[in-house]
Amino acid sequence: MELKPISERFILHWGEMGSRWGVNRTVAQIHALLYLAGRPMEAEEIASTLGVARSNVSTSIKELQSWKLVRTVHLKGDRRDHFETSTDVWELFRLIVEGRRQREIDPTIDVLNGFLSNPDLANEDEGAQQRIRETLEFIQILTTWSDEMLRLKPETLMKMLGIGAKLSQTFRKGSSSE
Amino acid sequence: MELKPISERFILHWGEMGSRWGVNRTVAQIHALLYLAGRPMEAEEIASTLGVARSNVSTSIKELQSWKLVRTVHLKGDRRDHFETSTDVWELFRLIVEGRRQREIDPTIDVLNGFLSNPDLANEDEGAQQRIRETLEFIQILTTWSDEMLRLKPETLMKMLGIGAKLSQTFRKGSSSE
DNA sequence: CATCAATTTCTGTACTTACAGAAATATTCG
DNA sequence: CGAATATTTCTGTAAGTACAGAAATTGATG
Repeated sequence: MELKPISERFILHWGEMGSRWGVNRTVAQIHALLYLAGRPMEAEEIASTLGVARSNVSTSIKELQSWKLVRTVHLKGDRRDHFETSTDVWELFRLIVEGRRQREIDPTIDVLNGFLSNPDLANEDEGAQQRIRETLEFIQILTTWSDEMLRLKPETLMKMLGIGAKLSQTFRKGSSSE
Repeated sequence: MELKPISERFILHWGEMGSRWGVNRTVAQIHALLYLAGRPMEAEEIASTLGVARSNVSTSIKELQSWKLVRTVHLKGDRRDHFETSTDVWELFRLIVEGRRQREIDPTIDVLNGFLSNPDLANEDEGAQQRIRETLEFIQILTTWSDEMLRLKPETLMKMLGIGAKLSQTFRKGSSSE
């Protein structure tokens, strides 16, 4: 597939953003490509469109699947795997937040909980103890709240957040549960 | 300074987290150290405590200052710079979100706006156009809302978010404006 | 204003991560 | 079940990033 200029720039920018947030550039690019394409694509087409090796696509797709951002579909009369992503921004956002949470936040909470139930904690400076406790509590509050928010339909959420109705119509497509 | 075991593990974990979010490991470690220490430290002490080169501390501190996470203070009768960070989790969170916003979100909004005011956009597939518009709108809604939230005092925010009062007391120290 | 301490910038090296291409494996179809 | 095609895993190289140590600069003090 030959990319049109704006799509190409969108995809490149997305790759840049990915890098800055700890996401492999190619992974981010592939996701952006599938997002803009809005249709299932097979590995070879992805590779040639982005100018990367097919093996790289394979690895990156696996990564995207582990985030549940991409699913495999099959087209009648074609034995190759085709890959697609949701075109719903809100759903994508939700999946990314959930992925980050599982990979980084939850383990961090475990580590901090470990510290608090460790008798050695008493040896630390009073202030440090206090701050470790506060850090844990902060993270827990934030994740609890974000869990609740992500469970809502976007329209409901928009209302809750007190954002004007004119904007919320963007999300008319709806997605997610509840 | 000799780190006590739990502080050390906290700092190392923070460094790991930093890496995963696109923040230099040493930068994250230094910040964690200053956070737990809760007092100003000078470059040499930071370097020896963390086992990194002094030059590395210099660069990292500059980075942290550009995020407004660390400020320089001077102690009477000591010509060396000393560095400290806030011990208020909420304030730190606010500064990090604001930094990310300025560095990554705002430029992305500019790029997307550029696409929308570019006549070439008409050449793109209808669906792609639509999705570019939706992406921009989504990001704008999110940042508008986060701006509003971050301007609130933590207690007010907690109430808004409907989180029980028992938790919000963690943030009694207060910070930020409004 | 010369000396000394502190700090920053520069430079080469080490480490890490990304990735292409090759090889191996799996899958589909006749 | 064998051939053809698709996919994944492996491996070496390349690119990028982090960092120590050296050199240069800044700035304070007598």
